[in-house]
Amino acid sequence: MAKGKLTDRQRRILDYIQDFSTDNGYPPSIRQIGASVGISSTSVVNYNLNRLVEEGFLDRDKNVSRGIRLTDKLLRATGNLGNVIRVPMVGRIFASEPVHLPSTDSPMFGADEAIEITRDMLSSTDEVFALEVKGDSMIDAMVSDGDIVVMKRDYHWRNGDMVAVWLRDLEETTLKYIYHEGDTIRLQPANPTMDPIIIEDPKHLEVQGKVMLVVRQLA
Amino acid sequence: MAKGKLTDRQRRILDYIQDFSTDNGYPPSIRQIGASVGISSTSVVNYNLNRLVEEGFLDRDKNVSRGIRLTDKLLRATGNLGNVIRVPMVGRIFASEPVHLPSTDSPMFGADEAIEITRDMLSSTDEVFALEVKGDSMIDAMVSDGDIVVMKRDYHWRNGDMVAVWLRDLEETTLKYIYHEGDTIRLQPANPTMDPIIIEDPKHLEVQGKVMLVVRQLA
DNA sequence: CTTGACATAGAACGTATGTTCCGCTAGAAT
DNA sequence: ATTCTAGCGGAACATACGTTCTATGTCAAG
Repeated sequence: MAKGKLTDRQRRILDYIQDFSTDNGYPPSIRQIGASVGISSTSVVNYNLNRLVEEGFLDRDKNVSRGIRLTDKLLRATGNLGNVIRVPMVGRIFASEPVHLPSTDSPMFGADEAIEITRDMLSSTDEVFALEVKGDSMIDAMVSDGDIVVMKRDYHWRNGDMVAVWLRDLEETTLKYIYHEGDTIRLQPANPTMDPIIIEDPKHLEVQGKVMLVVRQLA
Repeated sequence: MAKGKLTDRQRRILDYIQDFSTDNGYPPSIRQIGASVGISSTSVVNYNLNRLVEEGFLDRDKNVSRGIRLTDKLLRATGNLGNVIRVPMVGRIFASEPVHLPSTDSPMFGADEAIEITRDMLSSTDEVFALEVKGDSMIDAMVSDGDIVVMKRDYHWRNGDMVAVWLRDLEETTLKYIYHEGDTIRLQPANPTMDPIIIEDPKHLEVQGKVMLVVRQLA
């Protein structure tokens, strides 16, 4: 019952509700919906609205005029709500220590500090958190003191990703582009004038997260 | 008539409308407002609503249930609207040419391309535009190929601002921290390992804008 | 063919809701 | 004191709106 397909009419209804709401600041009435979609009968509109509720696109309140509300799910899909997401600021990052990862269980949203980012800046919004860069130790990654790096807790990576790695031997954290090359791993600085690090034994490094975004606020 | 002061009741009404709307996705009815604010008579609520319209805090639609809408003015004041601003992407920036500034008269919002930024990332939202960095010529500013710089068209600057300058002699654009030092101007690269440029004659440089934000999308 | 689920249409109904009118009070203006 | 206005309360009214019921047509399953 949950995953039925939407009819064309129902899609038009959703569109209309959304347009009307953003235009007027309140949702349309059943009769207005009918008029716009070309349904003469209020009961048919009512019927379709209830179907949309079952499908999870709408919420309705009984006996309330215009008691209709687009679901978060839908608003997110159309980008009209969750266009802004709050990314928790969970700490700092510097060369001399591994990245302090937020504990998995603790709700990341409990963090009192957070930065707001528009959704289209991030290709993924799961498991993301922000760190403030302290010191100039990341300049070879073209990241300076005070920058904010948004990371995703993700130990899988693909060639060309920029990752935060903890180098066990050197005992330092660094941000590098990472590449698999045969049996070795190449860590490439973002600064093209600098030389890569070649890691013979993957055991010597620990990928702590993928860098999704770097933000530098100047003025 | 425009600038009357709001009574306490009217303020509570505005608060309630806002809270109710965000909670329910649609505005409250007149009777709901009355109940929450402690007004037994619908006509009194109606009266106050009309006063709020006169003051410019509300819009109303006649004979429409819940036909009430908070003004942009109010939404902006409470920070519930414009949290996201669209910054027009007006071009690219590279060393070999001056910054291509958007023409002052043309509405910057006509730009079809734009990036969305949360308001709290920018200290100012006037006259801001975005440029994409092409090439590696800005690495001494810790800015890499593909980065997006958000600038403000502003020829006034203060010590420590990062600005885009066109160096007439060298015929190149560069991003530097700028400082007034007596009669000369010092342009300091963001990369602390690099040396500053000292400009003896201010005529030799042209400040084209202030860098407000640098964004780098990785994944 | 029959059945049943689904979608639609029209009409009637009940009520939630905005509108309007009349009356009252307190305070400022005349 | 009188007048005028802003603000409030109550009640009646008109209607915008959601709900419900009956009827019709379609189409795939039996």
